[in-house]
Amino acid sequence: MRIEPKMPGRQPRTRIQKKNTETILEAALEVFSQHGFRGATLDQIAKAAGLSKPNLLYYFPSKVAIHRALIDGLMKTWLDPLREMKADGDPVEEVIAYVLRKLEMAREFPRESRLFANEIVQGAPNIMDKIEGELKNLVEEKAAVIEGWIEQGKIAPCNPYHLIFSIWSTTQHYADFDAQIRGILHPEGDAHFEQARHHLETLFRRMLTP
Amino acid sequence: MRIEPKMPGRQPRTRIQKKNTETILEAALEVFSQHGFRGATLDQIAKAAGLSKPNLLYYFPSKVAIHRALIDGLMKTWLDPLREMKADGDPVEEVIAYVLRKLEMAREFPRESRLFANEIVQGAPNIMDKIEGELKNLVEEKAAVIEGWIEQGKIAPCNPYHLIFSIWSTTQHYADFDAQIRGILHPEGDAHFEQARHHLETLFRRMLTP
DNA sequence: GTTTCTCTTGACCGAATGGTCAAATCTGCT
DNA sequence: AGCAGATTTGACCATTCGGTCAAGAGAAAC
Repeated sequence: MRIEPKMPGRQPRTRIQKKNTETILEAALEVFSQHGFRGATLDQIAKAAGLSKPNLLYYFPSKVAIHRALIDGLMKTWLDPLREMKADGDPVEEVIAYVLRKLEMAREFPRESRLFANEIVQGAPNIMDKIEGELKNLVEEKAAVIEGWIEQGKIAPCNPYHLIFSIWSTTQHYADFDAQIRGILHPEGDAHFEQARHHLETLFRRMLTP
Repeated sequence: MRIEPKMPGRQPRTRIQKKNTETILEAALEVFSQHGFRGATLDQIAKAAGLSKPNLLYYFPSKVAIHRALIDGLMKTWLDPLREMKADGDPVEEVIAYVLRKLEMAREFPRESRLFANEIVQGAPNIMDKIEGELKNLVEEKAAVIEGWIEQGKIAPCNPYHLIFSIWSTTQHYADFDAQIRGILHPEGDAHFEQARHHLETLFRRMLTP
């Protein structure tokens, strides 16, 4: 006798389950990042995934469950660039490398960036726990590292938290406000990212060089 | 015989019309900035305005009309800080003053900032014409001014467009990503804006001082 | 090939949403 | 007061949305 009539466990067990959950999450990323949670519909996601709506709900119990699964799967990836900033490297170069990694992510994964942006602009109703947990801890850890560099005179004095905010805002801007940037610059494809790379490297190098 | 059964002209004619259109736009700003266009409902706006839903639609023909009226009324205010950056002032101080004005706006008018953020993150479907018109022209004009300052050696070389993007992103971040910042800093009220002011002044001063 | 479980979907449901309408009420003018 | 136009709203409508369900189609173990 089956206890659970739908998806047996948390993890996909069969080949088909694995493929379809991936397809659904990919489609959901596309739709959620473009319209936000409220603006996205299950029909849109189903169409983008090439599946029927009841079929989506066979793999995920609800719309919020899809959104939640997406964010859970992406949070790690999103924090990795900051994690990679190591206390034992050359301070200025470590920060600059972080800036460039973050910018590269904005270029490669704009949908992921906009997914978070949509969520946070609207008050982060579904991810505040993660912000106050994982994210906050990591930021505090790295802020302490930066503070240490400042005390050692390795980088110019500044508020490490706001430095991190500046890095986030300037880099993610190229993904989140892509429409505005394209409206002003009319770049060919990603051409403006080369300028952005140089500009942000300059900005933060001048900021940090003692 | 009345030709137009509803609101006679574009401009409010009576005291009541003026008061109610203002009330509605204020309520709409509150709701749209919090939930985005798609996520906001007429019932929410009506409730926030203290009016009935049909009454909203007596003053505005549709939901999109309310949104449009809001954006039209706000666009000017939003561009003013950049307009005030004058070519004949001291270059570094002019830019810094612009940064601080923009940050002040993020503090005073976070809802307006989030209204635009919501719209642009989702591809700016309703304001692309304004971005490619008014905004683009103004940015090109001011970019030329900055370019002039660079050629005169008054400020350190940089890409003026990306400088403007950096100013927008860093300042608006404090309004648009308020939820994230509060989740990390847990500030008392606006306390963190004082730090932000000092941080951004330092950031752009180090960037621009020749 | 039969059985058992997995997968898929057309039809349907209740709630929410943008919007309409006609009737009722209010306001300002004479 | 009485009239005309302005304002307000309860009831209603069509559509869309998230979600259910039962029945059918596929895959695989025996």
